[in-house]
Amino acid sequence: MTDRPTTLADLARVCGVSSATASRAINGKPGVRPEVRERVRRVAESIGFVPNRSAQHLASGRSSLIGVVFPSDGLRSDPYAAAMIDAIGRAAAKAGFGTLLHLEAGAPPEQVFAMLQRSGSDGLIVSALAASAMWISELAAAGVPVVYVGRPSPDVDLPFVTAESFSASIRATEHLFEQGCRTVACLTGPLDRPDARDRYDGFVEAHRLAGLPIDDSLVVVGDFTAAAGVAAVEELLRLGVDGVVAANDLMARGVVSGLVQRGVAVPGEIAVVGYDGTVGAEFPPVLTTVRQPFDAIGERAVAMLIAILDGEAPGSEVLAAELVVGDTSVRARR
Amino acid sequence: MTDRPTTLADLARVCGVSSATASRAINGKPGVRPEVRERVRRVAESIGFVPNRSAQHLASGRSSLIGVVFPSDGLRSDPYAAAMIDAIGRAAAKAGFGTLLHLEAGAPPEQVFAMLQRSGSDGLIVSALAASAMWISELAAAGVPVVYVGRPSPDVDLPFVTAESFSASIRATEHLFEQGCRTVACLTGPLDRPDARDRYDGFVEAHRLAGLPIDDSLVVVGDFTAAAGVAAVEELLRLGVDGVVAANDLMARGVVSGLVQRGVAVPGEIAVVGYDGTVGAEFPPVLTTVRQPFDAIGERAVAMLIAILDGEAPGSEVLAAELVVGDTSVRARR
DNA sequence: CTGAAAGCGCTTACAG
DNA sequence: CTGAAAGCGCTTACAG
Repeated sequence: MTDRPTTLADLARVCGVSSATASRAINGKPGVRPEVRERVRRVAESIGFVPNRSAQHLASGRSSLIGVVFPSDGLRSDPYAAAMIDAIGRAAAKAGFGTLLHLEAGAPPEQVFAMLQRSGSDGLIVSALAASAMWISELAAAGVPVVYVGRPSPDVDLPFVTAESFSASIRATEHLFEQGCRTVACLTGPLDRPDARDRYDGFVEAHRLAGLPIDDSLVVVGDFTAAAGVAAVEELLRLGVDGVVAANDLMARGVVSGLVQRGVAVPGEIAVVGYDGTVGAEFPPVLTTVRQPFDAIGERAVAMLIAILDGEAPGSEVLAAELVVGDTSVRARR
Repeated sequence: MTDRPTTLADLARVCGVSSATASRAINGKPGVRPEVRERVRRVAESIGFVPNRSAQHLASGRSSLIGVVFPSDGLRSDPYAAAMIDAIGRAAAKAGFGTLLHLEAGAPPEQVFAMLQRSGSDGLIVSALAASAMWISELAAAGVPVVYVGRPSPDVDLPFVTAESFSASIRATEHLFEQGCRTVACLTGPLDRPDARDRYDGFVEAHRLAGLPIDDSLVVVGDFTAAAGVAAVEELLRLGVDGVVAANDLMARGVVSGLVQRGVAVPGEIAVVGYDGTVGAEFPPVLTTVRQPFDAIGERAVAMLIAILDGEAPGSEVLAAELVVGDTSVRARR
């Protein structure tokens, strides 16, 4: 990377040992006298020795790189993607891995496939929102370690880590009931997405538990975009609802903005709950939302990937998500 | 990456040529008979040959990896960072480079330094918002190609690409004057940030051009966060302003939300303009804002980095930014 | 136009 | 505990 970088050989020469010993000392491998190890490390530090990752990769087969696959537009438009990538990046760094960002950017599938193969990463952490599912499965079948973040479609048989959606959605819906809402609508994500489906199911279950009838017309299907939230407003007003459970914050914010724009009081006339808990939820009116444990998800995903690299077969994990009450749902009791 | 990947040697054997020839054919280097080149490429395709990046790196000294350095919290909280990273990632991919994401995450500087050195990337694209400035300069001095995105502090003598701030800010301020605003406040970013300073200077210049006096109390210093926008509301109301030019969308949105929350009409009583043009600006009330040319910035940054790799010394670039009028500023003329 | 050979900077059995 | 040596998969002068 610089003019003439210091190599392991340089380090070994200065220390008067073989590069084999220097390598073992640096990497904490057994079979080096403690005082030698100490000296090598000190010298390495002082002459600024930095191992060449590619050489390590070539020699050991491990690149210490994790590929992260997300839909490109997601990063640009959905704070969820940014938060998730941030969390994965931190967790990876903490575990000694670099993060290779793969944005799909609507590239033809073959290119995505080639890109992922070429990347030379030890494994992939893939967003359940990524479009390359079938290519990912092919890579996994070819031996590439893969962990999903978010729940992938049922036909994808790969480990994943996601936040609780079903019970969190029950909780969110019940919260609106508790606030006195009687006619609650559900603004869902695409229902072929398992996480979106779970949130919808939770909405239904909450009604069942409360002994309330469910009117199918109260289910509005969106696509996780703010625009979908805005677009749903008209329908919601026509339905005469007094509460809305949205499948993510972006749609929830769209609904709130659209309602306020029309002079409808939130939460006075219509209460709104979102899902994600990204920073965008934090400014006025603060969204009531279900906060995903981003950092925990990132850490578990990285840990699971490392487990796979170590030959284990980790199971999927569903992490708890917390309802955080903000301004958009709390109203005076009737 | 998979069980026993096909190597250049495999490819060469199948084609009945040496690996040297196979290498040249694959990489489009001169000195290969057209029909041979064609055949090698076809076979490579059919047997699914994918060159090993690390081996290429080791042999050629080029890793085809670009390191992207951003403050970690920025990615999670500011859509600007997400949009910029997305744009850089796309541009890099288009140019055949992978993207290594380096999030500072408040790591101690030595670690950042080591991380960047270890990364093995061919060069770095660094956000002007990154905290590692002095380490970056040290790396650059050591021969690492660096291009900044956003204008770095004046003591950083490295090429950058940024969007027009000064004239865009003049334009934004004049737009408020045209809407009938008479007392316009400026909600700035940290004034030691050149881009923030330029936006502030543009605000001042617009007043000078209009022959209006400037009242220093109309300048409120923020920190680019939505919270700063919300926090500024009280002060803005006390000042009795009828217009606000914010240094980014996050603060502008904070201001708008805070004002609406207090029942102040936007833009009726107070008009607001932001800066960035991220997707967050697009839902109601749609922010009037200055749209940064993210994709162009990403493309230029990547192109400049490649130029440096080719031994050139590209100059910095300032790209045009466009005022996009939304809902938060247009009001009936007096 | 083509190939044999050296070399990039590491790691890792294999001997000792 | 330590070292000499082979090898990871490419690229690139150097000959021909």
